[in-house]
Amino acid sequence: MAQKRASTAVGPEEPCLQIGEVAERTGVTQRTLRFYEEKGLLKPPSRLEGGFRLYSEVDIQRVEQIKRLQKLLGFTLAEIKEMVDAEEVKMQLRAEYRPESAISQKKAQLLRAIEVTERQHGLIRQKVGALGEMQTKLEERLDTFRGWLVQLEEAQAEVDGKAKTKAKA
Amino acid sequence: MAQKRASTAVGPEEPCLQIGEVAERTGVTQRTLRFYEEKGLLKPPSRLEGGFRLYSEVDIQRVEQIKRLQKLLGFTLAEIKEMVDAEEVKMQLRAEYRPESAISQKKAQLLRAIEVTERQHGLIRQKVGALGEMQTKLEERLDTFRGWLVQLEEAQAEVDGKAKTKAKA
DNA sequence: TCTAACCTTGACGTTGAGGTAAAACATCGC
DNA sequence: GCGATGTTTTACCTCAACGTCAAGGTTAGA
Repeated sequence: MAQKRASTAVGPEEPCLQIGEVAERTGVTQRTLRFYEEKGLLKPPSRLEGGFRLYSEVDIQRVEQIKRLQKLLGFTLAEIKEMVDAEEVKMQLRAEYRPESAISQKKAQLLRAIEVTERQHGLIRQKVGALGEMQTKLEERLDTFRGWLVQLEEAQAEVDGKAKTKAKA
Repeated sequence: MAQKRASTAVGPEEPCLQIGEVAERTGVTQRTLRFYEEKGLLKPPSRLEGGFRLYSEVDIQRVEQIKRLQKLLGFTLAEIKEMVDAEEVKMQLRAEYRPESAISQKKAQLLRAIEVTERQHGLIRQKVGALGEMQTKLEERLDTFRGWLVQLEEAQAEVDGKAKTKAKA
């Protein structure tokens, strides 16, 4: 069904998953995976000779991150692309770190990455703040509601009591 | 330009704002206001004789809440409608609280409102949790980046120093 | 009364984020 | 070598959340 890589120490970077399995494991459709690739959210995966895409475990993790950012936190795919791009820059910097190529260029990239990360951080702080406010508001409202509920139940009991008295009389 | 209500103590509930001003003050377009009304996110406002919509300050607050929920927190308009509907139920209950109409019916409504509110609360807790994680991750990354930057600057200084020595020799 | 500015409804267009269907190719097990 | 399944690309469809005219009604002010 898929490629065999028996003895070559298959780590999480080894691409050996076809699109169907990735779709199943991440819960998104194949269409969505191709769409994300098209939009630059997933880097073009390696391919089998016949042209079939081959993903790695790392790709799966990335898809899961995208889903979290999208569904849970309400970021748009464009925003998410910025984030994963920043992550990409990080990886790239880490990889390139050893070789002795233009220091000032690396510095510029690094500054850019820092800038993006700081913006993201600010955005998230805003969101956390707003969510915190909402949370306390909802808690207050729940308290109010529960108070009302108690009052209602007391009123109910009173009415019931009167009914009983009446029935007895 | 608009209705005159000179001496009748114009509170925040008094509808005296036309759509243009509401749009300007909230930063959404007139189209969006009509759209929200169409979708049930804003209750149909009162009208001037000519048919012009007349909004109140309360409506402005609601629009701002919608914007927060949407842009900051990533809720869909459908979800937001659920929320404002719950809010509506609350208002309704508060208004109806005095009159002696079927207690068990009110209780049912109240239970429903509590249920919705609890769901919202849970959702928000989830989001806060996820955002918190992201926040610490981003902070860690920023630390890493800044460390790298320092290293880069040291390397730079060293290179510069060597260049100077060379130039002197 | 007339006009500029504002508002109305209606209809069609757009963008983001995919869904769905079709026709052809690839792989696997036999 | 063949059929069953899985994949590829292309193309069109959908749904949400508005944007953008268009054609006409309303209001304030000179």
